[in-house]
Amino acid sequence: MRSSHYSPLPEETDLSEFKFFKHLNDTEIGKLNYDKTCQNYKKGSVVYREGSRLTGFYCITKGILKIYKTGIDGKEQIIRFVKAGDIVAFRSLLSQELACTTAKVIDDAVLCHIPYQTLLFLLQNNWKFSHWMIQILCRELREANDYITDIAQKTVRERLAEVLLLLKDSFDVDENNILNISLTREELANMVGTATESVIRLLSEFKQDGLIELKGRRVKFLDVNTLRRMASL
Amino acid sequence: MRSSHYSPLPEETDLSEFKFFKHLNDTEIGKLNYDKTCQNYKKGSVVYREGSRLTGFYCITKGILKIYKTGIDGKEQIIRFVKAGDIVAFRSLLSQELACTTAKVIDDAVLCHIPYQTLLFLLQNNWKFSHWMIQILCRELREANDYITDIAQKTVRERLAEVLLLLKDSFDVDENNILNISLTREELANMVGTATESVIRLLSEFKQDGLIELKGRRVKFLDVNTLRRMASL
DNA sequence: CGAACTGTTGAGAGGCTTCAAGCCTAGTGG
DNA sequence: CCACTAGGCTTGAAGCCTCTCAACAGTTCG
Repeated sequence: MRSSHYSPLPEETDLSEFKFFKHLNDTEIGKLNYDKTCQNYKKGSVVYREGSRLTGFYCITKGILKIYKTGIDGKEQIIRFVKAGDIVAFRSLLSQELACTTAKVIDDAVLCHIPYQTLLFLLQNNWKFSHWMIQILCRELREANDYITDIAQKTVRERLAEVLLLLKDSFDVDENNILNISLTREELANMVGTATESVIRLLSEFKQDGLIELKGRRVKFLDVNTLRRMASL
Repeated sequence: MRSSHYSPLPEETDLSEFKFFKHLNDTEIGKLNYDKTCQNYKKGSVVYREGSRLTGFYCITKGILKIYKTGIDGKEQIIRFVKAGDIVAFRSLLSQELACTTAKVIDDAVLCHIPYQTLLFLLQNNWKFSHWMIQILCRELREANDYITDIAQKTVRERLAEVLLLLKDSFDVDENNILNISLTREELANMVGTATESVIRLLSEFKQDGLIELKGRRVKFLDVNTLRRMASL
């Protein structure tokens, strides 16, 4: 179940709209398109695994992946979810370390692989691009620091509320206020850093308190303000 | 108590040994020295505060600082301790955000301030240097991700053991195996993300188990291997 | 239809926090 | 030089939050 046998459609592999590449000129975008290799990935397939050597980074043009680390006795800690328009694997690539996370597809995806050398060439020859890269890294580092403070000081209840709001920001809601990403209770737990049962109990508390509505994996937001207060944001 | 009135001695402000600057040539090091402003800071003084606008970054040539965020109801979460040879504040500076941490001196220090423009100039004109910068950021990002997994999945006991080992790595021990940094119980707690009383209880457990010896704030390592096992490393 | 996975609920245990009280130590001022 | 004070350190008790284990219902998919 590594990937489908059919190549993605050309319109599914357009990189020019990626914010990440906003400082590249047409020639550079051309080089990118020439060097890229795009592929379909079915739900459940692993794009790269913790400890593996990376040959390039990936641009997501369709679908959703989860990025996680494997902790004590195999329990996975989800670092983040990524979607179309996001970039993955550049961190380990640029520090020339082995991948420290695993990327698994949770919604059928199309990914474009860009070789390390291409990235290095662009960074070296386009100051605006490398400056942008630096800024992105710095911002991610702040987010990581924020998250450390959160997870160290907040209760599980606060963290769950926060994760729900975070997902709302990243994946948005549809016209009925229903979250546009469908996660198992276990995945939520692995993001919050708690037990599945705790997530279940807290979600039904949130429901009883009229903060959310639940239909299977669908989460509908009813009272975002109280949720925000509950997350101590 | 912002700083002493005396200027630091010239030999206390040498930047050429900083690993961070290893890719700069003599001219560039010269520019650095020309642009820098060095100052003594007494224990307890704050170098920059969360939410403030930064005008440059700091090179620590002497002393120790703690870098922390202020979380729920004022509880501080220590992100890391830094010492001579380390650089601080470049993260917020480069992403052009307000400082997201506070830096407080816990051992009399000498710091050199380098203006933002100088950093930007060096990054823009020296690809090796900006590549090195990118690699440093990527490595820190991995460390932050590792720490998130730790803190989310480990017990307080495991985290305390890990923090002790981490301090041992960063600050080393003297000839008697005594840790070269002196922290209050509260500071340890703020690093682990727990209550002061919990740290006290666990430290005396470690002592009873023959892992460490305690004399006030001095921590002596007796059995690093068991400590490592205890930290699940 | 059955197997495997996901979700739910209950009970019990234990880790950690909080509050409260007292001790110790270093530094200050008379 | 000593008493005093403030801040750090320690210990105990109580209680809550969260985890774990276990049993079972519901769902999905071959």
